[in-house]
Amino acid sequence: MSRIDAMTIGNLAAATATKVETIRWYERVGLLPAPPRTDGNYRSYGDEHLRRLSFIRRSRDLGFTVKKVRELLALADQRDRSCAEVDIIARAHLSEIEQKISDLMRLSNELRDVIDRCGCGSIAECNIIGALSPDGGTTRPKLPIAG
Amino acid sequence: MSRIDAMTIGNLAAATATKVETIRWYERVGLLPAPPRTDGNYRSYGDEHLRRLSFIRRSRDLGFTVKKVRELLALADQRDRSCAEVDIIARAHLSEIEQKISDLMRLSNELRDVIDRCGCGSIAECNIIGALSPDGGTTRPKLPIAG
DNA sequence: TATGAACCCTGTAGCAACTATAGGGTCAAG
DNA sequence: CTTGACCCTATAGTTGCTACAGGGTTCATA
Repeated sequence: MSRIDAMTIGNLAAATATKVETIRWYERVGLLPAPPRTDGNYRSYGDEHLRRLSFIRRSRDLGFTVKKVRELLALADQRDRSCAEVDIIARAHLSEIEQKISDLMRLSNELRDVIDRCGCGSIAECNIIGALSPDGGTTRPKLPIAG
Repeated sequence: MSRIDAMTIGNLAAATATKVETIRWYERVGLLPAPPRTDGNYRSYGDEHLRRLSFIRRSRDLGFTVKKVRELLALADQRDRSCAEVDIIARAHLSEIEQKISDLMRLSNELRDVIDRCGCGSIAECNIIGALSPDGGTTRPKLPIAG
């Protein structure tokens, strides 16, 4: 099996669609272990790093927080353990996302209502501004919102 | 018309379901104008502030960024102007929200797939971990993700 | 051999939109 | 006159990066 060891940080970045600065940041916060250095003090990455960074990126793309990724990584390294905990983390994350979706749906419906009522006259009679104002737009302000 | 002037920051906070620190922060960043002070150097708010803060909160609740709220406030104060710009900002925001919803839907579908494949055995054979790994879970890693 | 471009290094500051402390001052009730 | 609830400023922390500034390294080319 070919080992493509000794990647520079730029190579690793290209291989994982990650910015160089992000990789260095992952190292600083302890997500990605510090690799050995070359004589010129360049980071030198191997396959393990590539695998681990890919895992991190995929998890992040799925919306896991860095904190959760840390937990997942810790679990992933304990190969004999039951994956029930992984399942719990993933399900919790899924329900967070579903919650966020329903929040955004409620929000977009409300905003659509607001927009639909806009007759696009002057600001003074604008229903969007009215809907944002304290009384919810049932009456229109006689004065500017603040002086 | 009764004027309920001379609210303390705490009163204003209670009246708008906002934290005191948040109100001070809005002032610092120029969203809410600095009110007069009492002899004891307490902020003293009037109806105008209440109205403006309510507008801010409602806009924020609808997901507008602080930057957009600033724009909306600037427009709202120019009462003779056409509200076409308001309409544009609101519609742009709506489509951002709709985009976010569809991103999250794609994401939750993907995550659900990952979870559904989990047989919940050991980590070594966990399909969630597998799905997060570089190869997408078609083969399972022979080594820990990082040493 | 020199030089230029393209890469790498550290350290720090910035983004959104607050939130949370520390270390004090003010005010009304008892 | 003390207690407790409130207010003040200033500063640091949160999340997950991103963007400098001010250097050093490497490699190809002239």
